[in-house]
Amino acid sequence: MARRLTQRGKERRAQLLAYATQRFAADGYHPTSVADIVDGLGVGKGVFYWYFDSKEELFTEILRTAQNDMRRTQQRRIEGVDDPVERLQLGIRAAVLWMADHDDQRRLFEFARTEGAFNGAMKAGQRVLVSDAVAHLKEAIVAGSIPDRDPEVLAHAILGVANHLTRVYIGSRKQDPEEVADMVVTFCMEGIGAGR
Amino acid sequence: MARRLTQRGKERRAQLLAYATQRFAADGYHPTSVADIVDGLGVGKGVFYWYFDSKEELFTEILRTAQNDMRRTQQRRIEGVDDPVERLQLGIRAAVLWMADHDDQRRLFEFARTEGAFNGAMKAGQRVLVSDAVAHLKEAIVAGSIPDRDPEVLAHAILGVANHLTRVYIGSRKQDPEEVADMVVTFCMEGIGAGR
DNA sequence: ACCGCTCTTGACCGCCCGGTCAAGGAACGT
DNA sequence: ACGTTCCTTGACCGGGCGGTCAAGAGCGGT
Repeated sequence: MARRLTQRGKERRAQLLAYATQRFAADGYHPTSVADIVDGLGVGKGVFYWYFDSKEELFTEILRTAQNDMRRTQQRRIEGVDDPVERLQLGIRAAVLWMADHDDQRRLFEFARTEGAFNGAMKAGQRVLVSDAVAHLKEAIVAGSIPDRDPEVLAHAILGVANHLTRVYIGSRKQDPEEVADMVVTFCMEGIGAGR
Repeated sequence: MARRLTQRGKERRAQLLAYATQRFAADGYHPTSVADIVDGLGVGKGVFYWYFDSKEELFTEILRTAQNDMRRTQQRRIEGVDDPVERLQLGIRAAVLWMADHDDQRRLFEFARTEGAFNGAMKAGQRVLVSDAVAHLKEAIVAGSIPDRDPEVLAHAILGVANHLTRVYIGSRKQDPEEVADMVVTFCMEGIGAGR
């Protein structure tokens, strides 16, 4: 869209993003209409189309922002740590904790993976996560901390465990995120053969 | 619906189920209209509503059938095997292989989890899978084959690995299902602490 | 030949969807 | 005070949606 926005404008835009995220997560992307969003906010329809070209653009914007935020959080948590296995653990914990704090976005990711129009962006985002993890795994293999297995497979397996356990134990039951992170780390460390 | 169907009727119904499954998997549930389905089959719209009450009912029927089919396949592959760890491995392999053979259904499962209207049925189906796995895990723990950890967590972790690796390596890349099953089993056996 | 049930047609219905736009209000620099 | 740009309104549009139904075709039993 690329419009020049005043402070007020930026706030409106953020408000639309936040409310739409919530509604999409609660009711689904397709079942939530643009009218639902603007009515829920008590504004006219034109407001929506002042800030976004389309419903689809809004959604991809939500996804983009969330992906960046998660990655940044993860990177920040890892920086300065030398041991690759420790970096892996911290990265896993950071991801689980981020998802716990952003359950709406987590659900949106799940949906986005199922729809052709958004799947591409999701795959790209995932590729980044995987390649981060792969780097740590390769280092750990070279250092002899873990057995030599295909690091990409291991990375994907870790992602599967993290996503699934988070969905079940945080998304559905309201279990303590730290404990869930422990579960994920424990299983994955064994899975990659880091158990000594 | 519960209608008395002739042989011809049963075939039509099956045809609708099969074609709708394909279209839903390819384009998504919401983007695929009832008109798309009947037009693609070259029949009138009334045909659809002769066999199903609604689009939603058709979809839940697809899910129901697929869940049952998967579970049966898994159970058949396991029966008669005594060792719980072996049963677990066979169950995992059967699940991965079934998903490889039913990629459309697998995708529909993923979508169904993201939409409130279908999430209930998905949770129920998953609970069955988990409780099967939990039974084997408990047995293995009692027998001392694996360390004593929360079997439900382990079961969910296994499910996460199986679903995710299947999606990536079979759904996207068209890798050999047997090899993917190996990956899943290897990671999960380590993850639960078997094989030492 | 006829009946009765199963199955099919496709025009039609009301609704709501995403998106547009002319008009006007609010904020601000000058 | 004025002009300009930013923002908001909400009626409106064309079209597609899920779903209905009167009419009739196909077909097996008698």
